Amino acid sequence: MRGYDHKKIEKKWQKKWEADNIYTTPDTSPKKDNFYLLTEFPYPSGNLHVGHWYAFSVPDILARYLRMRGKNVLYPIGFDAFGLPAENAAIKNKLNPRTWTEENIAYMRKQIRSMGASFDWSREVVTCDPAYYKWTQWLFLQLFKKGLVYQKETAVNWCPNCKTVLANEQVVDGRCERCDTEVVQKQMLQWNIKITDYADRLIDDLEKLDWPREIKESQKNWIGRSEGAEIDFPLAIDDVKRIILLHGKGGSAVGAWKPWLKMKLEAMGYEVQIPALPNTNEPNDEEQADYVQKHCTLDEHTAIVGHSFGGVVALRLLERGVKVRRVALVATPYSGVYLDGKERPSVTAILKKGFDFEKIKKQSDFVLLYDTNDHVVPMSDGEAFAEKLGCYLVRGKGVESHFNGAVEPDVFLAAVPAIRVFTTRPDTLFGATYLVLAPEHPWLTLALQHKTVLKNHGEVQSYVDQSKKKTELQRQTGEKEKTGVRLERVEAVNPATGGKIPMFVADYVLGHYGTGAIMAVPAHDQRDFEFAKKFNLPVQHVLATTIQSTAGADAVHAREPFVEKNAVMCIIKHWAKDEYLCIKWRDYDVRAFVSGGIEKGEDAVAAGIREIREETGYLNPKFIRHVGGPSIVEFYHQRKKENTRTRFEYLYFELEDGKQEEISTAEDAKHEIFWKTFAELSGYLTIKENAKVLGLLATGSEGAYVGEGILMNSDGFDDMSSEEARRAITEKYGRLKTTYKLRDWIVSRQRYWGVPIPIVHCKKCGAVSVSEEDLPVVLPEVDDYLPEGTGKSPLAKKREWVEVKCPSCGGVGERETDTLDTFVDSSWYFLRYADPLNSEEFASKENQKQWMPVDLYSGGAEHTTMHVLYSRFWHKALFDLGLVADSEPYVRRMNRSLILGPDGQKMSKSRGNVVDPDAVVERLGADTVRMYLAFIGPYNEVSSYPWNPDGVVGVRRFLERVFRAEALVVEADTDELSESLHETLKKVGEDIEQMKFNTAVSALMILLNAIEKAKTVSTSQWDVFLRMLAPFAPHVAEELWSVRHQGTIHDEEWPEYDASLIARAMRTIVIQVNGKKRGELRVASDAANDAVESDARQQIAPHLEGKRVLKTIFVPGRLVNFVVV
RNA sequence: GCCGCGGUGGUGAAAUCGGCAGACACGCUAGCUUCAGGAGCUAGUGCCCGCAAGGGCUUGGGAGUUCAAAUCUCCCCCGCGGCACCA
Repeated sequence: MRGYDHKKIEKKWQKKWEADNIYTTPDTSPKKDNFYLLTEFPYPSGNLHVGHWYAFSVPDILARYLRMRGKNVLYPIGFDAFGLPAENAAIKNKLNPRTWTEENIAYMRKQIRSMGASFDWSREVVTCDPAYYKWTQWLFLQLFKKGLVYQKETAVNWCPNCKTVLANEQVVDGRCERCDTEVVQKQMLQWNIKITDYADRLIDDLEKLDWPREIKESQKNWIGRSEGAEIDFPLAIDDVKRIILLHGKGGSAVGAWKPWLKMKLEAMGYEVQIPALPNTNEPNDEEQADYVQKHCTLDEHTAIVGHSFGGVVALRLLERGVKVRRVALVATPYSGVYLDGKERPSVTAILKKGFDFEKIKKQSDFVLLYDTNDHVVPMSDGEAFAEKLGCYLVRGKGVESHFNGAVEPDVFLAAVPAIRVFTTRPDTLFGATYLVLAPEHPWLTLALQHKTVLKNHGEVQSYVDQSKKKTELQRQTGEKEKTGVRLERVEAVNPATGGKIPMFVADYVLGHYGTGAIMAVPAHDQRDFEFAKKFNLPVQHVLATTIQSTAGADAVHAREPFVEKNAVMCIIKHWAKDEYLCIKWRDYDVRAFVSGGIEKGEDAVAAGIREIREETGYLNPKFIRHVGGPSIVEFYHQRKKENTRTRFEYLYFELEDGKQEEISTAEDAKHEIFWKTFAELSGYLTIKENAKVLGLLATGSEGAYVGEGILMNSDGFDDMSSEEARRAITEKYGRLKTTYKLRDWIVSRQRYWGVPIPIVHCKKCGAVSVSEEDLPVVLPEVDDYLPEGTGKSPLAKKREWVEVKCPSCGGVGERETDTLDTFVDSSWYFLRYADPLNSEEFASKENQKQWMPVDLYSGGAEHTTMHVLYSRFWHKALFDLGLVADSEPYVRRMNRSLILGPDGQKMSKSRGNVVDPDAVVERLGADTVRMYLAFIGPYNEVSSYPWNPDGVVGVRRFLERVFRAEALVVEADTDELSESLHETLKKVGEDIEQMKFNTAVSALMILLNAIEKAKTVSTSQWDVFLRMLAPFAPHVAEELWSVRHQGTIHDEEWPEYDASLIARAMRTIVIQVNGKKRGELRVASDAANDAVESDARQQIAPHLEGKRVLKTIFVPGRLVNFVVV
């Protein structure tokens, strides 16, 4: 095209803008408000793709617009330069990762500049620059000092191919996000950051943010907070018949708990023996043991509970060769074992007694240690003791409870150890008919160490072994079919019903969530239901559904009593057609199934048949099956004028034939009958409950009812709502507990190309932070970038770097050789943009104040639960440290859409549908590409748009027409176009602010069409047009601006629209008759209704002929509608 | 399964405080033009009936509210994204 040589003008203006530094952003600008527009900085992969153009050039429209609007806009750019690809390339091509990265950055800088985006390059941030990562290390150390960083031996995701640890987020369907290798679990010592400490705030603070719902929901979902209860289910081992209680010295707590415990245990069917041990302050365990052996029955049906010193006695008994089923030691590490009258009660003291623990272990199925807390002795003492004994450790509420005389359930637990479950549905506790443990559950692990605990030890052991072998992948994608093994000889006691229930191990229960054990309520949990069906376990319903009907029948009348009823609801299929019967009440416009009350002593099916005959006259309905129920429906009965609470059973009938008797006139007057297909029916019914039944019929099975309801079969809790019952049952049988799916953030990477973790390990002082004046810990050059494969990074091979003095004691130390996850680098980069050259601080308070928080952050949806969540957490941690002023980093966040290949598929080299932006820019110019991407669809919604090669050409044509329109510019004043010009001005401004760039471009196109049609445009109007075009096509606008102006268009102000001009524009009014368009009318916007009506009547006279106009509806400036009969 | 978002011509889409459905652009059809290009101009282009005037239908399906529904309500279906045996 003659006028428009994109190559020439783009190069020309880019050079000029750069030379003039027009995009260098000062921290403050007189009389201008600051605006911080952020887009995610790119990874220097080496080549810019269309996605980058979409990410950078489209928000640039907003940046430029806001500048014209008088804002001081920061629109920065940088590179997220650490990470695996550089290292992989280094290994593959024997390059230095730094060289590889820097070359890529240099190339991509050029490419980004070709966009003509208004980035302020003077603030560029590169994360692999020591001047940047010095502060990454410094910030990490601040978190370390605050206690938010810890090292832990964790089962982590290990990729055997990359030979590194992956974050949970980097595992996709059990495979490595990068190389698709199956991920395995491996125990490793890892650096973790306590993001879970912030779980509540990360959810709760979302409320304050005006973000798209979808982003908030994803984050909430990811954090996965559930509020529920922990409930203890006591264990019963069926051949324990007798429990012997041994109290401590001086009687200790025994006076308080003995009678209560005896009563409780006897109620459960145990025989209880309490030997009257000599009560002395200086007991002798040998003497006491003699006494017990003499007075008590000690055999394989006996369990011993030893409290405090009583526990020592129990141990002594075992050592003597006494064989019993089970022993529980209550608070025994704290027992009054005073060797010399002075020593604190402790494990050490017990150990000095010289027990033969190996022998003790063999004398009993297992020993349970009931530990309390560390008010008296450190918790670790209890742990050490448990380890020595191979004990199952039960954690209790506090040692003081044993001395305060209160009746404590904890003591009871010690006698009869319990499995603690987590549930979000304590309201269904009475329906818990069995218990399931995860294969990793610690109690099970202990039980398996003693071959005699479980009758089917071998079977259980092999199931546990098998599920351990299953990788994460198999557990996630493999068979969802429930498997499991019953734990024979042990049972649990449902604390609510007191009934004994079976226990299972099954891998549908996860070891790492909740307590690793669940109460199974098959009636009200689908998974439990499936398991129960398979293992033929009882299903106990404890909830009736409740629906408060609103449609047709009125909502219940408040404060009026309910009339209780039993009823059936009948779905009736036609004898020949695939249609279902529906009756419509004549008076109330209620469309429903046949339903009616069950009379006293009547069978539900009989009642159904009777009702069908009465209401429809059909003689031969055949009962097919029960579809659902019971379900309690509350509604206001229109005819009877009373609140009704009805318990419905749902029955499905098929008519055998069409034989029908005359129905009574009374019935006929009430309703009429319709036959509808299944599909029609769902929309046709007016009562919710009917539609629900239809759903049940369609799915064919009831399954578990997982909704809320009214309790039944739950003793004192009957008739409570689920919500009430949750509170009441939790209070009585458990305690409130909140759990999260979110796990702590593992930040160690066993890789070279990352920020070295600034920690030194010292034999004496442990993990010590590098002192601040020694930062940065510079990433050293190494010869070989291959990870060792042992789990250590290549840095470990560099001994002279690793060996260093301990910053604390000066002794021999070793540097940490892991590097940080790159998500740490990107958790604060936006702060650095505010003050990129500061060598004293990561960013000065003053500069932060100018720019933070970020006004608008645009990025990819894939970062919602990763980068965005991590950086929110990081910012909160810095906020708590007083390092930043806001608790949230981003005022607004928006996710960008995806640009697909021309075939509508995701662009990929293997599909061969990759669009190379450089080539398109070469052919059609940067302005065309920018504007096309703006035009492709709304930027403020997440979607995906295929790149249409013809569509780009269309935009190019538009720009060429803009160039040609220059010839239409005349000096003379004309206002022919002014109304549409100002309408466009208004629309374009508003659309840009809402990021609806597509309709803004469309408005510009419409205006250009009008200019071409007018054949002439005044200079002032043309100037306005060019200024509107400037944010979209900066080079073209600048070129055409320079025809008549000095100075850059990008320093111009955005023109204000004239509202009065828009108001005076003519309007088209639509004329409707009964809502159908019959004509239209051009009127001035201030035309009177009367005038409009008479004109309109005239125009559509034929449509009104012989009709009577009931009503005329005016919508000013839009339409007039005649309602006629 | 749960949560979220969405479903409008041949295509990208527009219109959502209820008020002309399909703006703008691509593509397609016909004609014109041409310094032969991935060019320009003019007209047409949701579907059906009709030579036309005109009429009917149409926003995933069904039902409802309303003078009026893509837009609001209810039920169902489909697509995309996230989570996923999370108790």
